Amino acid sequence: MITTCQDTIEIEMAPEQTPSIEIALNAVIVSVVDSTPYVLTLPDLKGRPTMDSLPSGPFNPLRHRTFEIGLREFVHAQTALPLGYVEQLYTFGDRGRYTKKEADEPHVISVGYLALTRQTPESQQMLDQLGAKWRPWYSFFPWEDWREGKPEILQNHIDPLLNQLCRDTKTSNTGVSGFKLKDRYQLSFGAGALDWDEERVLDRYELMYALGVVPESLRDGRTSLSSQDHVRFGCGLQFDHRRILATALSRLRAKLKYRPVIFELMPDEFTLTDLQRTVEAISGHHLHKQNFRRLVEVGQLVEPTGGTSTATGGRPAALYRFRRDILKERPAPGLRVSRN
Amino acid sequence: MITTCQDTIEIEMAPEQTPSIEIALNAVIVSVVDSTPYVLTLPDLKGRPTMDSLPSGPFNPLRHRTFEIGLREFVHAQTALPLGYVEQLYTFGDRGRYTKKEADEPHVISVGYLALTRQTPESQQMLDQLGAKWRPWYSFFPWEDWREGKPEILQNHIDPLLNQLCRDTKTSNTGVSGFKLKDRYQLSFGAGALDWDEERVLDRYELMYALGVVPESLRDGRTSLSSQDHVRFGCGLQFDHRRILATALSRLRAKLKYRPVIFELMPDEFTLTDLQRTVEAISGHHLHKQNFRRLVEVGQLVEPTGGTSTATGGRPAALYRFRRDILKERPAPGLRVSRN
DNA sequence: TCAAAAGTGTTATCCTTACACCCATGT
DNA sequence: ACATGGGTGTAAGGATAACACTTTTGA
Repeated sequence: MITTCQDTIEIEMAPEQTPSIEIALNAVIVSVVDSTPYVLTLPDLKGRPTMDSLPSGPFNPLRHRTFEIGLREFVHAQTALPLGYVEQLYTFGDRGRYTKKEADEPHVISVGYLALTRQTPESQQMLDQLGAKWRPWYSFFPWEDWREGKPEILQNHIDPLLNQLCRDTKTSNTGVSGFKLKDRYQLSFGAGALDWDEERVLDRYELMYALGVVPESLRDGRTSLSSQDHVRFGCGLQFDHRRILATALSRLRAKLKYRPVIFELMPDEFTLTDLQRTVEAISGHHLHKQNFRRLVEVGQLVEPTGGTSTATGGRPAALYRFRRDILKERPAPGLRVSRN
Repeated sequence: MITTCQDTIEIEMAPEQTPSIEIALNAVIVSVVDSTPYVLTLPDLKGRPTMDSLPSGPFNPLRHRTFEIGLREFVHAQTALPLGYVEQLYTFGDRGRYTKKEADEPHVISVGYLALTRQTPESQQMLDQLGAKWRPWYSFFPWEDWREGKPEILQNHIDPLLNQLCRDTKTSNTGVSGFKLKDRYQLSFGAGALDWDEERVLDRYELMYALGVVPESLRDGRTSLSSQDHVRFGCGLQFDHRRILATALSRLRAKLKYRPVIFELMPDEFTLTDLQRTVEAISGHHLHKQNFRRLVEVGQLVEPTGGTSTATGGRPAALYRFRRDILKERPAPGLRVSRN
C-alpha cells in the first residue's frame, strides 16, 4: 500500500504559483427600530451610490486568535456598537466574482458574519462621524417585504420579467443539475403551485444575479440575459456584499424559528406587540396575534416587568423582559408561528 | 461629516505585519454501508495513530473560481469518488488552535465541507492505493451512537468525569457569558432534566476539548482540567479535523430533518428498511418503523421500482427509488420522525 | 411449522390554526 | 361614548406517537 497521498498535497501547497490571499471579515450588523430592520453600511469613497459597503476589516492571525475576536474588535473600534449575538454565515472564495484583477492584486476571501444589536444614542455619534449609515434592509431587497401584501416590484416588474425569460428559449435552460430556469424560478419565488418561502432570500438574489438583472451582474462583467438591461432591482453594494446581506437575511429568518435570537434586537423592556412587530420586520410577513402570544407564553421566553407602556394610544400594554435563564433550562425555542 | 473610515481599513490591509495566509479545503466525505456511517481519512505519514487527517487540499484562486470547484477537483483527483451533494460547513481561523508555530510558517485557514457519496468498487481500488481508509464515524465520537441505548462510554466514563468536574470549584466556572460548566454540560449532554439532543455534536466535542479530555487538547498545549489525564475519548485527528468532523455530524443530523439529503447516501434502489437503517445510522438513534414509513409515503419521496429484495431472509421487501422530481414540485421535506 | 422480516389499520393525543370576543385607556 | 390598541377563551382540524396485527418468504 503506497501512501504518497499526503506528500502530494503537502508538496503542492508550497511551490505552485499562488496569489497572496487576504481574509476580509464582513459584518452584517442588524438593528430594528419602529418595525424597520436596518443594516449598517459605510459610504463609497467616490460617492457612487451603488458602491457602499458593509463594515469590513482584514483578519490578522497574529493579532487575533479567532475570526470572531477579530470581528468584534474592528467593529468595536469602528462603531462602538455593543455587539451581542454574532454568528458566522458563509465564506465566499469568489468575492469579486468574475471581476478582472491586476496580476499582483491579492485574492480576497470574504467571511460573512451576522451581528445583532440595538441602536444607541452614544454609538450614533460615532457612526455619524464615520459617515456610517443605518439603511433599511429592504431597500436592498424590496421584494422581500410582504408585510403589506405582495410587493409591487414583484408583481409588476420581477414576475413579468422572469416569466418572459422562462419562455425565452435562449435563457430557459439556464440552470444547474437538471433544473431549468423555470424550476429555479418557481422554487425560489414561489411561482406556480408553490408558496413564497421567506427563507429563500439567497436563492432569489442568486437567480437574479445569474440573469443579470441586478447591478452587480453587469459590474462583474456578466452578459445580461435580459433584454431590458435597464431593469435593476434594489440598491447595489461593493464587492459581494449584497450576497452576504442576502445570506444573512436567509439565515436570520430561519434562525428566528428555532432559537430566541429576536431578543438580541429588542430593548430591555418591551411589549408583546413590540416583539411581534420586530419578528414581522425580519420575517417579512404578518403574524397571527393570539397564536404569537401563546407561543411566547408557553415557551416561557419572557416575564412581566410589572410596568406598562402607554405609548401607542390605546390600552396600556404590559412590559416584558427576556427570561435569560430559559437558555439554561432547556433548548430554548424560537418563534415559529403561523402567518396571517 | 468625515469619511475616513474606509481609508483606515484599506490602509491597514497592506502595511501591517501579517503572516502569509493559506486556505485549506477539508472534505468530510461520508458514506453508509450496512448501517454504519463511514468517513474517509488519510493516514499520517509517520504512522501516528491519532494523527490521521481528512482529505484536504489547498485552494488556489488562480485555478478555481470557487471553493466548491476546487474541492470537487482535488477530491476527484485524489479519490475518484463520485461526489454528489456538497455543502460548506464552517470556516475556522484557528486551525491549529493554540499550537505554536515557526515565525515564517504560513497561517492556515480551514474551510470545512460536507460531501455525501456512495462506496463503489472502482473508487475502492484508488483509495487502497492511496492508503485512504473508510473509518466508522462513531469511532471518533463513540458517545454519539445511541442505537443500542445509552453508550457505555457515556454512562461509565464521560458522565462521571464531567459530573466530578462540575462539582470541583476549580473548574466549575469554566464557561462563557454567564454559563457555568454545569449549564454547558447539562445543555450539551442532556444531563439533569434535559433530553439528549443528537444535533449538539459540536457542543459536546468543544466542551470536552475545553476540559482537556480529548487528545487534541493536550497536543494544542492546553492544560488539562481533568485530574485523570489518561482519559482520552475517541480517536484523534490531525489539526482541527475532528472539530470539522463534529461540525459535519451536527449539520447532517439537522439537515436530514428538513431536506431529503439521505438519498445521496443510498444506492439507486433500496428497501424502506434500508432507508430507515441509513437514517438511524446518521441520527444515532432508533426510529419508529410505521411512522417512518408513513412519513416517507406522505412526503412522496420515493416510488416503487416494481422489484423486490430477498436479501434479508424474511419476507421479500419492495424496492424503491428516490423521486427526484419532488425537488421541483415543492420544498422537499426531510425525514423528521419520532424516536423509538 | 416456525422464525424472520415486511407491511398495514386504527386510535389517542397534542399542537396548530382560526374564530370571536372582552378590557383598559385617551380624547 | 367611542376609537384604539391590548389581551383572552375555546373549538375544529390536522399532524404525531403509539398501539397491535397480518403477510410473505426461507429453512
